[in-house]
Amino acid sequence: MKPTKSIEDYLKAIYILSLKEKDVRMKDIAQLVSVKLPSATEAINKLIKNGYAKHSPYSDVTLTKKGEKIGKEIWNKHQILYKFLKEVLGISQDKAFREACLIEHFISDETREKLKKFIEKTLS
Amino acid sequence: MKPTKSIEDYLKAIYILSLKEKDVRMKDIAQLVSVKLPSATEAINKLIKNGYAKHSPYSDVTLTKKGEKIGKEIWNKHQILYKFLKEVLGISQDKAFREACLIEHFISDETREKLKKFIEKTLS
DNA sequence: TTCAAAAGTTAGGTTAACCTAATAAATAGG
DNA sequence: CCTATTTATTAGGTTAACCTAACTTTTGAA
Repeated sequence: MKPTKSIEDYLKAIYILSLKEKDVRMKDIAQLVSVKLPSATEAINKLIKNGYAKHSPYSDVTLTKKGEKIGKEIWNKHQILYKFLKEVLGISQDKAFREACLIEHFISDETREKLKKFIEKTLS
Repeated sequence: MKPTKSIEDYLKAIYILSLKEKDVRMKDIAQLVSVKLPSATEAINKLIKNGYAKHSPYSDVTLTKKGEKIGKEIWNKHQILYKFLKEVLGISQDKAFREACLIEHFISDETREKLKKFIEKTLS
């Protein structure tokens, strides 16, 4: 039942877009995930089938509670990893961002929490 | 031309096995990578096609220079991540190992080096 | 208000990585 | 030295995630 890395990427993208824009469109999701539109359509249909999102054809996409929870979690892990890579290790913004995007799918909640506390302690 | 995560897993496995055993056998590779034998056969053929390994049917597997370099690199990244997770963050042995196995494919050489130096500094 | 451009979907195809079942080769114990 | 077991390969199939090309719906500018 655990969502795939790809599904997590879509949920994160939709979550981020929904923070900034009134309507989240297919086009924007595809762009943010770096895929073509048909791939986004297919992926969103999978999200819907699994109860992560709602969407009717040619309309905007919204997350369910369940979908939002995961999207938010991944984005949160991303931000913590980004901060660690950039501020603790001194990796450049761009590279830190890109690596955080890859690693975010693989750290446990425990690691996220411990890393968060560790960063706070280290940077104070 | 960058090897896939899966290819890296096989190269790492063969590298580790070659440190301990005279002959590296398909059976052992499959077991360490957690796949069935036919999957290992298929994967090793891909390694050969890409110049990472040598192998004749029903015989042992050896890495080329190129293959060994990558296997060793991944194992090195793994060990550094493992140490960070376990000794700096305080994650349990098992969990630290499992997470290191996932993350090892995604950190750059720069991050590996900076993380290594950071661990040394922190644990001293 | 219409119609061209933009956005979205559908159809059909590719690739990587895995699997099971069947087969072949190698090896080891009686 | 032969045959049962173990090891390895081949054949054929599945799934997830992507793609292009073709089609449909929506939108916005003249």
